[in-house]
Amino acid sequence: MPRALSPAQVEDFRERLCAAAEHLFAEHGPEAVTMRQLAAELGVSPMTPYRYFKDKDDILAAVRAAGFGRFAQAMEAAFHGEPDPVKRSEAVGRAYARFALEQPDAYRLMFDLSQPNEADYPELVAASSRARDMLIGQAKGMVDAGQIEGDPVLIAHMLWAALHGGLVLQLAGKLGPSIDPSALRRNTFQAILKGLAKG
Amino acid sequence: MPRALSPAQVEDFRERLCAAAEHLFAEHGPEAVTMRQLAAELGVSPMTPYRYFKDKDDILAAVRAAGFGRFAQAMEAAFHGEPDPVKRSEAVGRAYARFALEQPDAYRLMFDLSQPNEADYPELVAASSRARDMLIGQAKGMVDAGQIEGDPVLIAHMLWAALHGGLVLQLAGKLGPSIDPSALRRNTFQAILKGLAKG
DNA sequence: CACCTATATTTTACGTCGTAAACTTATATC
DNA sequence: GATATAAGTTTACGACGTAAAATATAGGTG
Repeated sequence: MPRALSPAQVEDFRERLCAAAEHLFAEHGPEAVTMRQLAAELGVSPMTPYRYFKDKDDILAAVRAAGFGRFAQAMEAAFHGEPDPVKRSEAVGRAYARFALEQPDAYRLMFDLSQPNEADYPELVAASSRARDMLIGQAKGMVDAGQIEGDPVLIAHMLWAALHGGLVLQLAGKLGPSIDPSALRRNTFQAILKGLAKG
Repeated sequence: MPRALSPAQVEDFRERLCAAAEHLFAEHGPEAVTMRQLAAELGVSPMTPYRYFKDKDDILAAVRAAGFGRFAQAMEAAFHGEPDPVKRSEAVGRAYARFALEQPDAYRLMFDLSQPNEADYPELVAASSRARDMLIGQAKGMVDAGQIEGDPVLIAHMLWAALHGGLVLQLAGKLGPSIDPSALRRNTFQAILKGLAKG
């Protein structure tokens, strides 16, 4: 075939494979999806994906990084769509929860414990940091607006931990039967802000 | 061999296999551990474990249930070791965090998303509920003591979500480099309690 | 004691997996 | 048009989970 593949063609193949992988990973879990299935999905032979990805873990890392990209994007959109710093924090929080609940499998993949060592995939580390920086910037805005006091980085992590914790317990089916997950999130968010209020 | 295996012998084999499985799952992740390895660890042939467990998922469920058992036990010990309701809440919280950090692999296994459907394993559901009820009882104590107000079930879940969220982010390596995980837990806990304080 | 039967355990076997290596195919250059 | 080179396929290997068949061992019975 041609002497070389254009970078655009390479990127195209990678993206098509990631799209297929995301669907299948979501439906059956990454372990249950085989390289042979992924290849068949693109209509190529089982070994062809190995030209574009090192191995299966490499595909998983790419899918996770893409998830973090969309995740950060969703929160950034909420951030820029709301000028008031207080409403803004709620908007970003809602965007966070909406992403986790509308794309639970992506969220699962992104934050699942016991994934292959993510330090081996710089692209994944970068995408993940982008999402975290988004949350920190958001907390900075709240502190600057004078509503609450404290270290914005710490505050961002407090709100993040509370939000994330509620969401993963919900996704793992661990919440008690009488608990309304969205009320849980709202109450926790408000309690923390009240606890951090100035004075 | 004998006409039948005594229940005690069956239980003994199951426990020995779970102990070996817990170690190996912890070190390499459940997917990386093979039935052949587990059998070899007990010095039996690869098919022998199938007499005592339905399949590999059944072993995983048993290991997870055992983890929840020890988890609830650790918190119950902290609870009964401290009569004052306020200090008690901190003691239980510390016991929770200590368990997660000292037995991170057990904790990972217990709360990991994308595990096989846990509803298929009643023993696992029961063990998991026991841990949750422990946390709810603890919150009830705080409300009854008059320090805070609100629905104890909701409050238990708020504190649980915040604690769990901070711990899984820590275990997943997602916390920012400047964050002290234990300070994060303390601050979040206190902010929520302050936010829920009466008046 | 010898023998039979029921069951604990092992052996064998099958289909599937991830992927290494060899092979095939098709152009871009000379 | 021959050739080098890279894209894609085929073949092959060792390991996996586990079903089925084979084996071995302990009673109960004559």
